[in-house]
Amino acid sequence: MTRRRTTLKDVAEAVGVHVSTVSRALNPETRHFIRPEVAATILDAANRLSYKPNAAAYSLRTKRTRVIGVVIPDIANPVFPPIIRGIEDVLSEHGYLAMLVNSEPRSPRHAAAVAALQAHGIDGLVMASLERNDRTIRSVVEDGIPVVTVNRRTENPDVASVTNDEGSGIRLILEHLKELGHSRVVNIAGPQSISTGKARFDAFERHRGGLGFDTDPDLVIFADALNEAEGERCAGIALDSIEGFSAIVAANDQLAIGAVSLLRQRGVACPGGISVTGFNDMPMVDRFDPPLTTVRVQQYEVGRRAAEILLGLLQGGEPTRDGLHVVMPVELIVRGSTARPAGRRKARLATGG
Amino acid sequence: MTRRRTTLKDVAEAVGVHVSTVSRALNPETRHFIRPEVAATILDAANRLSYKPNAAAYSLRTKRTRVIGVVIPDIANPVFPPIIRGIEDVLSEHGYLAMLVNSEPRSPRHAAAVAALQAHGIDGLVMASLERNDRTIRSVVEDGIPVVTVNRRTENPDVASVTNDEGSGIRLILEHLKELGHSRVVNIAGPQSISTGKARFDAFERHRGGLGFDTDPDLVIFADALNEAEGERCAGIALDSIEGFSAIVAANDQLAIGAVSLLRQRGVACPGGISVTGFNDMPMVDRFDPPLTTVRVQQYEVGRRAAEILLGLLQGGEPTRDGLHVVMPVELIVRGSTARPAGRRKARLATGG
DNA sequence: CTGTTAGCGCGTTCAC
DNA sequence: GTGAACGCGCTAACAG
Repeated sequence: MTRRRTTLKDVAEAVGVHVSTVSRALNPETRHFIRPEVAATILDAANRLSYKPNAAAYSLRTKRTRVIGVVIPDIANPVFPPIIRGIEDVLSEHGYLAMLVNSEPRSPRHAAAVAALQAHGIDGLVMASLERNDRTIRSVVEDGIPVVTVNRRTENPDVASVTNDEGSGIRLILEHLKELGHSRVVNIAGPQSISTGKARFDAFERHRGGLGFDTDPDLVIFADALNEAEGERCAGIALDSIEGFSAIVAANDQLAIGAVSLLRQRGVACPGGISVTGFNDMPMVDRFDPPLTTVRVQQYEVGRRAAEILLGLLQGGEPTRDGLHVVMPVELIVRGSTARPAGRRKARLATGG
Repeated sequence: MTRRRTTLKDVAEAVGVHVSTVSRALNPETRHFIRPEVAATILDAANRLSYKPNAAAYSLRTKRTRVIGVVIPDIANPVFPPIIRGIEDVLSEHGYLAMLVNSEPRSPRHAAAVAALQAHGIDGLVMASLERNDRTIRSVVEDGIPVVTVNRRTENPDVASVTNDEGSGIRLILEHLKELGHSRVVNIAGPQSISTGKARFDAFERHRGGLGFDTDPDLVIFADALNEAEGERCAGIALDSIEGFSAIVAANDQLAIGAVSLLRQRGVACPGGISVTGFNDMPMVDRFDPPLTTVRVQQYEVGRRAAEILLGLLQGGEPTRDGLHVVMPVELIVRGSTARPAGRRKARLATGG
């Protein structure tokens, strides 16, 4: 039986007052207009009839849905769940619900997915799925809907963001490799259309010279996507066409895992033969073989901050200026996938070829 | 500028027809009522003004939101993302949106989370987060909202479900261990309040005798949760108090990973000293050290089926009877965490103590 | 085929 | 303090 849900009117009739009186009594903001005893009776009746406000009517009237859209490129990527939890935790504390949608920036469904969110009516949007010059976001911003990007950011400085300190992360990695004695390292860089890909690649370029690494441009290989298959492919190219390197700095953990996997297939030990580093410190990478040396980002906290900024935008209206772009600190996590280079035989040979 | 969104009325005025004509022209179901040329003009104008239907008004009028609630116990658990994708893929094909919420069955927030979904108005619910005698689901069912459970099921046979063939999975595992020569295996069973925990434990009990394994009841240890920490704890208990076993059958992959981890801490080789098996074949377990022998469930497909059943319920209204409970076939995946038992020294000793 | 009318449930004026 | 009236944007009945 699909029983009709009890409405304000039902409660009003039960108590013997007018609908608007019930409305006021139920709203904490306007409750003080109502005589306490009446308010109590109303609250009691509402409870007894298990009254649940009708969100559709509320939205239609107030233009607010209390729903925040969250767009993630790939929920199967272990980096995102902690971020999502962070977002959800903050939102639910404030009576908001998260509407989660998977969709990669380039996919045909992407615009449709965001449009579906807009059509459904969302008060704000958290975007993890975007490219540097994203067009989809524009349509949302133009509708006057507050947007915060997480992990990545747009070139548009007006769009709020919470990102990680990519530059420091790459520097920490390089310093670590330097200390171990490496001098010739390959970079499997991410797609340059994505802010993290570009930021990490830029940092690699910026720091490797200063730290005394070989600055050969051929040491950089660009991945077309941030997944394991691309990691394998790029590592294969490195093995086939680059001489004398002793370490691979991958733009993220998935690329790194792919690289490790390929090394094993080719019979190259890691870290014995070649060291590999990742970025993100995804859950579980500490249990891999070998456990991955990587950069830890504060995933959960990133999610929380993004949600907090969005709530601020929702309330204040005025962007809190310097709070618009938050950059979270990162931390180097040294595990088993990095070690001293083995003898450096190949490196010597390389100078000859 | 928060520009007012264009409404049916705006389009109507632009074209010079009545609102309801526009409404009919825009709805594919009723478009045939309208003269084609007029319909074309309307569609064109709607497009030009970038008209987006107001979901709140639609819902208020039709009592349907085109939103499906999806409740997951832990989005960080890699088992769920593929399921979620399956659900989303099917839903979006049919114009529905998924509203995802994390919440564990026992947590204080659980009832609140489900209530929030109900309050927001959902047309249906997919629940992965539930116990066998779940109370939260009742309230949803009583509201007349169709519910399908995934992975787990309720004791209530009226609630549709899509689950995996737990019994066969455990049997395949035991047969595999038998073939390797094991005869005394420990079961780290999941919480019996959850259907999968009970089904897998029951299957273990049912099959181990028939296959010639020791049927000592002390060989079963019950975990309080399905996570790695519990896996470690239970494996520790096994090592400390059970003599002569050569393998551990864990109720799921996370427990298995925890068990492997503890074995390593205690200096016991896996699979050299003790074999370990999981259940689910989570992403990445093939990259662990050692790669996990486990039972593969069709996560993505499970999600799809659940969504399809829900859509059926939404349309037909009548539960399609035998389609109410779907059990998906499973597959044994043999990897590196299982091997022949080593010598069976301890097993002999055990008979003496 | 198209216009008219009514009302979904709620918040918000404005009166009293 | 409380009631009355209105309208948010849309669809569904009923006319024509």
